Amino acid sequence: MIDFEILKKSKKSRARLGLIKTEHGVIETPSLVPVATQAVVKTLDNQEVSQTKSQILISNTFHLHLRPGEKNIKLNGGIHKFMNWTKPIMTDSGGFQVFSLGFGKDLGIGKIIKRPQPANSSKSANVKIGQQPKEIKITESGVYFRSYIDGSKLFLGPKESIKIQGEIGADIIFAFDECPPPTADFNYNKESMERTHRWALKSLEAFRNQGLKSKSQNRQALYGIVQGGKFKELRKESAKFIGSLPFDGFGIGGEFGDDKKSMIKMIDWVIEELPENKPRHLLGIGYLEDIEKIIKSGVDTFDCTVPTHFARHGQAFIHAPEQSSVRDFASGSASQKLDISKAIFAKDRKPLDLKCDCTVCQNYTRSYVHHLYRAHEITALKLLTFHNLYFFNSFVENIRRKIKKGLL
RNA sequence: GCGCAGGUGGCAGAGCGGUCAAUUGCAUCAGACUGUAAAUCUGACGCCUUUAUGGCUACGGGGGUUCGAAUCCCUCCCUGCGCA
Repeated sequence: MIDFEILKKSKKSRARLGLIKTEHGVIETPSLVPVATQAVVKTLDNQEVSQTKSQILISNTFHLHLRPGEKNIKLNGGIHKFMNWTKPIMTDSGGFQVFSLGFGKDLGIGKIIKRPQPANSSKSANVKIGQQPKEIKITESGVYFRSYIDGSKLFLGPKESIKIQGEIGADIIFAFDECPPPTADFNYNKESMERTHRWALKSLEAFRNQGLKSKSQNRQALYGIVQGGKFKELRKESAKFIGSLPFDGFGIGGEFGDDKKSMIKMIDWVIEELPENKPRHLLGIGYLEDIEKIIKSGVDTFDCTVPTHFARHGQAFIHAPEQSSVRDFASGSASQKLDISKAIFAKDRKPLDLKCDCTVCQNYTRSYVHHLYRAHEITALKLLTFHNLYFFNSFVENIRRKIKKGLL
């Protein structure tokens, strides 16, 4: 179980300052949840992750089930001991893989499509009711996948996901859902959402049974997931339904339209319907320029691969303003990003970010990180990952400070 | 000096008479990335322009054979290896 305490509600927005108390410690919210899909923040060890001010990580049921398998993790005393991370952990249910290994893979798209696709593009074709992805099969009871490791078949439904997550042993786990593709039409979304709702009930049931079986109260917390795509009617319906169930908190999943304004609008539709006293987690969203807005909408935690993933592609997030040769990350925002692979950094002896006090910025130059990156040295990815996580966590820390002071 | 093997776009290295401005890799340049199939993927990469089933210059230099040569022949230059 978790306990959620709201310390302060903003008068200027729906933002709130809170504490999520778990068996493995307290999370000050709002908070970023760095992504540790394979029970590791890629390139960093647990101590380094701690030094980036990370409070909680999110790992993944689907990936851990494939390898090393939940039995192995249980044998190791659960995921915390397994990866030697003593702070809180969440696991995603595998619902995102229903999209990323399904329609996402078929269409070559992410869960948000930014630019309108050309009419003849396969990406623009609406996914309609009854349609199935090529490599997985979605059924009433769950989803048939194929292992990308050895091609073996595997089935994941609400019962299976909850059982696996029970053995993995994270503090917060998620109900199994379908993350529908952003190109799905209304009818597809409606059917998918209703199935996700039935899966939510089954997830709750499996979770309850698991608690009874272990003869002690379930130490985990279970979050339900709201879906509904870009459709107001569905988002509202989903938030009301999921919000009425005895979950410990709520995830908001799926797509969020194709521009920033619509994203906030959709999050607002949902949050207006969710109970105030339980934590809300926004799944897989967190471009730097979005963070303040989603927090103002009332999001308590959110996970995003951007700081870690972009780091491995040579991108360092930094404070603005900077020299003109550096492109704006988001126009009008107080931050930018550097592409450290660019030749202009070859002789740049400044730190990645002039205003950052992380150990990377205190000890290394752009010139050095540029060199490591070009030389394909893995330490480049490590230094960038460390800095980006520290930067994002500091950024959110600053937002907490602003809420506390009544500035946001 | 003799023998052998070679000289191809920034580099490595394919091609061995037409479909070759030339496979591929690297490098370079540009772009993408939001619950991680991701240290990944996409595009450009001789020059010019009215951007095209367009023009020009190109596979060490020069000459030749041929309707047509990076590809065949002659010659010169250069490189590597072996023998004197």
